[in-house]
Amino acid sequence: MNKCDQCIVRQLSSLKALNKEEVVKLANSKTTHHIKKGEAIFEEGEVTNGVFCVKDGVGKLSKLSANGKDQIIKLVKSGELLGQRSMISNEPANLSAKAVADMEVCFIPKSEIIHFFNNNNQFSMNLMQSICEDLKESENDKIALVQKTVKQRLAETLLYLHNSFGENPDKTLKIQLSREELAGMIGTATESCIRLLSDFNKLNLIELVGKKIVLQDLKALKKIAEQL
Amino acid sequence: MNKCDQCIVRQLSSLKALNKEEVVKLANSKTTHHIKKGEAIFEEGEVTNGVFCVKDGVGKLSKLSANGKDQIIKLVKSGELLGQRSMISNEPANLSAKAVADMEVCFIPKSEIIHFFNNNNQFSMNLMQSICEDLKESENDKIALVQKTVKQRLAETLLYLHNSFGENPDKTLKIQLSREELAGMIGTATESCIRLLSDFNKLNLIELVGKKIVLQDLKALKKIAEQL
DNA sequence: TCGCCTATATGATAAATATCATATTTAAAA
DNA sequence: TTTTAAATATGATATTTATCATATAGGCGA
Repeated sequence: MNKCDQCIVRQLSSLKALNKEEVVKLANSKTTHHIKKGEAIFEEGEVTNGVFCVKDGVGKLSKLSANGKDQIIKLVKSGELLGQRSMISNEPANLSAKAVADMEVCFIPKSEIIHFFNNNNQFSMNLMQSICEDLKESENDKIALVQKTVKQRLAETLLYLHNSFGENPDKTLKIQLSREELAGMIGTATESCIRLLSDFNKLNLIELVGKKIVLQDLKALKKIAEQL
Repeated sequence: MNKCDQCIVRQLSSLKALNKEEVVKLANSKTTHHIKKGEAIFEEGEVTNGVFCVKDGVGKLSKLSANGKDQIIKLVKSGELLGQRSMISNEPANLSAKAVADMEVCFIPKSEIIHFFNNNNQFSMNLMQSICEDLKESENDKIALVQKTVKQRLAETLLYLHNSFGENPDKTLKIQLSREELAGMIGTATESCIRLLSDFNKLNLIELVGKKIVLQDLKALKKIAEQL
């Protein structure tokens, strides 16, 4: 029994379609890396020539704007793959990938992925569906950016973080983003984000515990996120 | 020699990977449809169970917001496929598809596409790359929505329409969108869009010929689209 | 061709959000 | 612990954009 077989990525991602033989092949070609919070896995424009499995931790895919703001396109958590899009498009990375919390990732060379893609229909279908999921997400985000206010998007994003990453024993959100990062996710200025968090706090929708956030009234937040 | 073989979609889309035998199979299973400007090919929430080849005309993928505004996610022109994402995700359509100009489309049942996907590696790779292209586009759009002003996005969109659809002999843009549709593409209110077109007109960047638009100063438009 | 409906246009104003300035708090380093 | 830099917070203001009102023009059927 080799390491990849028990790995969470193998259980959750497209890789779950691989058979024993393919997993052995995978285990022999992968390389493992530890990334500290704040460090980059790859930068915009870099040629990666493979994908990264996120074994542990959380990463963000983002793009730096001309005025220095970092727009976060997507968070990636353990069990997910990173860099699939660029690899398949044969292009340098369009976004940077950085660790939001300490990460353990494995790099799988492109040649392996292509081999699996060509020889395992279930794997190729899984990979395809995962990219389709990203596309749907992205299109819905686009719609939200145009049709919802910053307040609505903040409520929506807080609920998303709660749903996807859960809470600590003290009820604070498990994933800890800076206000700047949170602003980058909802697409607004850091000050606007802080101000609205402060408003939510005053309305007892959330509680601010230092830099951490507790969601106190999920129902009300949901209502704000969805209201016309 | 059957019809599909010479079709523009067969030449431009993922379908170019199909061999003779597969094209015959395709030709026997497809059905052809004519869609008039303004009519829908499918509506949000509908289960399509296949993809549409756009043989002629232009379509828009859009989502109606609660306040009645129609946000355009993507334009689709002849040679492209429509509805791939929903089909692969096994979901009802997330967006509506409507004709912006009279269209001729062919419907290909899901079973055919899946068959090609499982038996033709080049086809599955092409399909995957096309969806990756959509994803990249969508992510870039998201970034533009946050990092660019309405003016910049209008300039960008006008250049895109010029690039992708070209111009008539009288220099007007070949694709004719209403101001409302154009606003839906850049994600702004119709009045704001009209106002900015009027500004561009006064600055001689464009010329408004009735409802049609002539791009007069591509360089200046490009500068606006890219400026900080 | 005329009248009518809709699309386009423009002005006035309101609302949302960004920006700049400056406290205040937090956490890390000395 | 003390010091210091960075993150968070909040006020004042400017800018962008939406909304509402109304005018004008274009196209289409009678």
